[in-house]
Amino acid sequence: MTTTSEQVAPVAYDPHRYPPFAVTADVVVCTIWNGQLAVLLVERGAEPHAGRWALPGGFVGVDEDVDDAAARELTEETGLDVVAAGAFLEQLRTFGAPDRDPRMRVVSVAYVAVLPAPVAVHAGSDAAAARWWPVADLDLDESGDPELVALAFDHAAIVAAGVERVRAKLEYTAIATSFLPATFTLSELRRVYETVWGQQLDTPNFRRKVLGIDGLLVAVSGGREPAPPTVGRPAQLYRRGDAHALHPPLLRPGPR
Amino acid sequence: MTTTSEQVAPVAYDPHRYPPFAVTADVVVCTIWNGQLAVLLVERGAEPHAGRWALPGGFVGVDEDVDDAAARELTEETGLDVVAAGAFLEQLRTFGAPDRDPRMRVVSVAYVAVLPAPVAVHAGSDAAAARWWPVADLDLDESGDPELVALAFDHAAIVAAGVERVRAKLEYTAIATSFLPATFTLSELRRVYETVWGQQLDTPNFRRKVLGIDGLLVAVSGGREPAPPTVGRPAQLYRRGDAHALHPPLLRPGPR
DNA sequence: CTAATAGTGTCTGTTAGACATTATCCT
DNA sequence: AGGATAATGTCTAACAGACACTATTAG
Repeated sequence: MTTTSEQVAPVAYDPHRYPPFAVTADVVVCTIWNGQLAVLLVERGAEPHAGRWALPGGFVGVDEDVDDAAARELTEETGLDVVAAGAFLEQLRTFGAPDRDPRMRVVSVAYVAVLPAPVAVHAGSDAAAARWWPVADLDLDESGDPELVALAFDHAAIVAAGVERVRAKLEYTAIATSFLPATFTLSELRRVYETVWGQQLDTPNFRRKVLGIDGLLVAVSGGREPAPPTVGRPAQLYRRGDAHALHPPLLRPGPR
Repeated sequence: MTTTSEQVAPVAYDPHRYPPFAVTADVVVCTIWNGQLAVLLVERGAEPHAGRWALPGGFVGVDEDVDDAAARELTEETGLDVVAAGAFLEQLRTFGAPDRDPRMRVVSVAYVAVLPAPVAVHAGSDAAAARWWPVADLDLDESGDPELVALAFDHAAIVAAGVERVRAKLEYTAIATSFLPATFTLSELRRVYETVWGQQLDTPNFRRKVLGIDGLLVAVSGGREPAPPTVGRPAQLYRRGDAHALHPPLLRPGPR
């Protein structure tokens, strides 16, 4: 009984004669927090879903590019200049079920971001609080497990899709370096892979593979400022190279 | 005009107080046509961009899931039941630049589809014509080459993204079988890869790899109905197996 | 010295590309 | 037979995982 199957454009293009859609940009912001893969969530202060945790995001402005809206929301929530911080931000997928927001028809364009460190966060205008949540503590498959945190709207599915995207992108892009500061050691890089993938990697083999990827890493001379308290042989520092795509890819150890 | 009054929108959530967005679902429909990778385009009958070729698509209904809208548009344009035909259809990306349509603010959720054969197509309500275009004949990077066909709106970028998605997905999913009928030979499957990737593959090695992928292909007994005119040794027929993801992946020959 | 972390070397089974060879149909 | 296409077999270099070993620091 959908009467809208043939949406013929009228003669005049009065915008208000079209189905009233709202478009939001919501961002799955990832970082490594307390040694765990974590995402930034805000606690909703108003109905619906008041008190539940939701993705940071908001409405896209009338004359605003959707991509720009995502960058703006990320900046508002973290106070971080996305470009300057070398953060990763890309579109994930659009969620457009008609009943995903009980108030009105809202289409959500979801994004994934990766930040180099768990920056200080502050709640936005309509949020009661904001904090990092380890993804392991979230009820992403909506099992209803009371040990896990339930998310608002369909945000569990969005977070799940974002996390899977990041896991996959570690294999064939340089996204892992976005979890780290400008310079880092190979151990730190390996720990990013291990944390996000949730499995141990062989140190020497990781080293051989990652250094064999053309243009991924550049060794930098000198130590870190300030020199961190260290035990054992001091590590070589690297910064990311020009490569965005990884040739060859660094594949997850499979079930052989 | 349609209203959402039964949605009991509170005063604060009057849809018309929000920026008026229109949302469309546009589909990059791929097939192999005359031995070339081709996409379905419709000729625009009205301004703007009258006479130019554009992606099939249309407005999403007020109570319609965006994914459903894409499937509906695909069916309207091809007369094909997406599910029954075993066609592939998935979301590509959302294009949301504020000036991409001069009439009003339109956010386009783009999809990619793969059809098993170049089915007969017919123009929709607001299209002058519809036909398959080899992607090689389209000006996807907007070079302005007069030998190539220029596309309407930002549809060149959408087609380019869709084609690249299909090329990438051949590597790690069973999407290649969506270009073929229910049963097919290994040569036909190899020709899909060669056509989409635009490079020759070694026959024996392709065979070894593709048969080594767990659950991708199932040999079927008997010949084809009706038996096609054939020269040379008759080929074994296969149908697609249960596998959607390819383990191990079938990677494009790289520049070594 | 020992503990701890960083980095190197080596062995082995698997795999990818190249290509020669055999099989089975048609005319 | 001869042409055409399908299917199999083989060789080799590169690569992956496993893991033993060396290097450099702190205390």
